[in-house]
Amino acid sequence: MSEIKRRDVLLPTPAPKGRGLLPDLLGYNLRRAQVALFQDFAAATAEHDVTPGQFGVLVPIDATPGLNQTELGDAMGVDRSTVVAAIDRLQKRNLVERRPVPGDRRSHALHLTAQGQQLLTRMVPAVRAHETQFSGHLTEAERRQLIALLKKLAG
Amino acid sequence: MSEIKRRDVLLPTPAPKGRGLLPDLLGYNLRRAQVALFQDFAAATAEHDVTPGQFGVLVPIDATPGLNQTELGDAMGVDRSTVVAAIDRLQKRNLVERRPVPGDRRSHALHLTAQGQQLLTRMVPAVRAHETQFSGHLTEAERRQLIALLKKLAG
DNA sequence: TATTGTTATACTCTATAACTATA
DNA sequence: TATAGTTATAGAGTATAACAATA
Repeated sequence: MSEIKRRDVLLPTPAPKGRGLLPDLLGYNLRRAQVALFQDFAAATAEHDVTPGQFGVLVPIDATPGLNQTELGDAMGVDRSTVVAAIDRLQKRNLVERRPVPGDRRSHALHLTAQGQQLLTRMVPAVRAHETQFSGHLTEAERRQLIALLKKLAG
Repeated sequence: MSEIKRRDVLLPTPAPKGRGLLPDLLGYNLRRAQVALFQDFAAATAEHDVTPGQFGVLVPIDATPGLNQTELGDAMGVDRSTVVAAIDRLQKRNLVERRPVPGDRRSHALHLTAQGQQLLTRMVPAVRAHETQFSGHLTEAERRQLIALLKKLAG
């Protein structure tokens, strides 16, 4: 009876009432692509027990060790209060640590712990494999161009 | 003192330890673009009191009236149980209704209410304006190509 | 047996507002 | 006054597992 799979069917019939253009919106397609990718990512990295969102926190800390929570929030586009909870979770798992900043006792310098660095290192092969597998419908040139366009849009 | 804005700075310093390629991953850039777009969308449509996620539920119901909850979940890439809560919220606000399906008493046919249709109609101008504004750094050709690549990726 | 919807449960992600400590 | 972090609070979004009704 032809099972319907997620990636097969989205909007089976033409839209009525002249609103058929909405599914061609950037945000709509961006969101759908991101949801699909996150699910595949989560499945591909399940053994490491890190959500895509948590991975998205570890990466900028690894790339810019010592940044503070406000800077991390700015880099991620989320509020300072959101960062607190995210770092709490990662600190509880001993992946990230808050270090005092010599010149400013209000601020915390964020660093990956040795364990956090090891985790990221261990995850890299799975992450790369996922990247290759998930972008399987794109040529390498298309994949690069997609990333370039996304950067132009958001960064 | 040069305030740092979200769209200005992401990864201020080159990544150490040979992991600098991670920020070039598809998922990382997809997520960042989507977060930025959703926030701008939310701000641009704040008066309508609909989250980007809720908008993303209303659109496929409008495009495919009468679909059931399992089909909606498949279309959105989320679990059936997630759909229940999402529809509950929209039904409570009288934007969506569950109708009985003649041939199958297990199933609910989803439809926008008159109020839901009016809301969507009223939102369209703001949504289009947001689309134009947000993709301001892209040419129209680039915007179209980005959407084409996203469709190729996710559905 | 299989499918549709639901509930119970738990966790992540998010923001606003008010607060403390520090600058 | 302004900034960094925190807490309290609230809500959205998500999944898994178990269940009832129906097919």
